Amino acid sequence: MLDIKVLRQEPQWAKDKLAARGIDGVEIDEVLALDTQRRGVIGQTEDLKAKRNKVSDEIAAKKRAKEDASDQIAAMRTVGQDIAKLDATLKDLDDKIRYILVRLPNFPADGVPMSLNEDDSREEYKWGERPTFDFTPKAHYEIGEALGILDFERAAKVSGSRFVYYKGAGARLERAVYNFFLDEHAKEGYTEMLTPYLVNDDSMFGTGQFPKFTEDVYSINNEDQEETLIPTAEVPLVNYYRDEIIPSEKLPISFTALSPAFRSEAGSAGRDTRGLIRMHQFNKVEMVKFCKPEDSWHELDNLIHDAEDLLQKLGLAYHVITLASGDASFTSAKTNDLEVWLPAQDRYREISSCSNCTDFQARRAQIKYRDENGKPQFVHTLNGSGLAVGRAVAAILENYQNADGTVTIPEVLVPYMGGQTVIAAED
RNA sequence: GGAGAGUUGGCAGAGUGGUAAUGCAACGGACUCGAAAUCCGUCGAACGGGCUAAUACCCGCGCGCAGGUUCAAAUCCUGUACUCUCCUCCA
Repeated sequence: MLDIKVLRQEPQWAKDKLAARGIDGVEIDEVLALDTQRRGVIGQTEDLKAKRNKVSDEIAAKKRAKEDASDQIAAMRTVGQDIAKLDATLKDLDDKIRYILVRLPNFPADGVPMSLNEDDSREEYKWGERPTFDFTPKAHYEIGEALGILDFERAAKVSGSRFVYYKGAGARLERAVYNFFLDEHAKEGYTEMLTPYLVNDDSMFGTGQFPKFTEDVYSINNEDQEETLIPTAEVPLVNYYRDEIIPSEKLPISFTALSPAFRSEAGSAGRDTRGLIRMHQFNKVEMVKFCKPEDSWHELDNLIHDAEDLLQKLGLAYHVITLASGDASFTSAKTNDLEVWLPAQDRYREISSCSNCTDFQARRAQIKYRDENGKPQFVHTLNGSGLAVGRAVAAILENYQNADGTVTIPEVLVPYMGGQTVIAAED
């Protein structure tokens, strides 16, 4: 959530920033007009409340002295009615302001390409050698199905499209990959977490998915209680400290967690219909950081580095891009995507998204620390995939495929595969 | 699933209609070469508004949350969330 004070004090700056995210300036004008009204009403109602408090003291004093106070009581009855009326107006204004405010995205940070077109995302650098093949490389789903380690058909029977069974060495490979990721993050000082996979609406609001993106997730209604399947471990990890003041000496805090991520993929019908790229349920190792505002840009670099390190150790070619303002997620001030090379698609595909959310989530989720003056301030939150596991498996299958249809296991994963160095057809 | 108890400031803990005791912690000062102890004083989260150079001052709000009754609610009423205990069930 944005600080309305910033909108109030720097309206033109805010409009320019949000225009690059597709927000109409009319909304800003509207929220500022409501804010002006609101402050006017607050002044009136608080004056009346001050008066009521004062007279109530007098009434109390008279009652104690066994004197008659019926005049004041009668007068206060009217005041009470006026207050009730003004408070109702105020609540209405608050609701209207909040409705707009919670739907405004974060301001893009300096240095972010200011464009609504995702093609204006900027490539920062490339790493690694793309593999060359003396045969036509197959897509990972073809390889996986041929080896009998991925089964999309039976998953479709049991669950529907965009689900998969990993089988045998495939399941083992998935496990090898995420164990490798978690172990590497542990070495970098991340605290490993296992989180709830069902969260409440307050949590979904805190990380910015609600109220705007309810159609992207799976929600479960039980009686009058609503829970949502997490679309990313970012939700339970960031909300871990919701409504808390973190002791400043604990910062920065780094969490990592493996979890399934559940996404409805509404609106992406027809895109990436085959393979592991776009699933309703996929595994992801997530990294989340909480830090002081002055450290967040440095921590974003650390986050990107920690994600890159995994790809480098796996020997997978990738590049790093800075997303254009219009393409970054709702909560993000700046997002750097890591895109891994997929030979069969002959292009880079997102495998990690690292974002600095500045104080945007912290304000929603009320996550603070005490500054040197002891005053509570919002922390900055960051999140990044480290990495998407299914897409990593897809990348391994495609980049490490051999002419005979087998797949070589990347060296760092061999210990995690119990010494197995090659996946060949099993059945 | 059933029954009961609870939720008050950083922590502990009073307060059953008149507007949040007290203790600890914290902060300032005194004493001291310095510290501890002691003494004196200050301080009650977070938030909103006003006035500002201001973290000063004034006001509102504030006793899990949301409503209601009342001139007035931590206190009474209704709903709800969570925690604990016992029973039941259970991986």
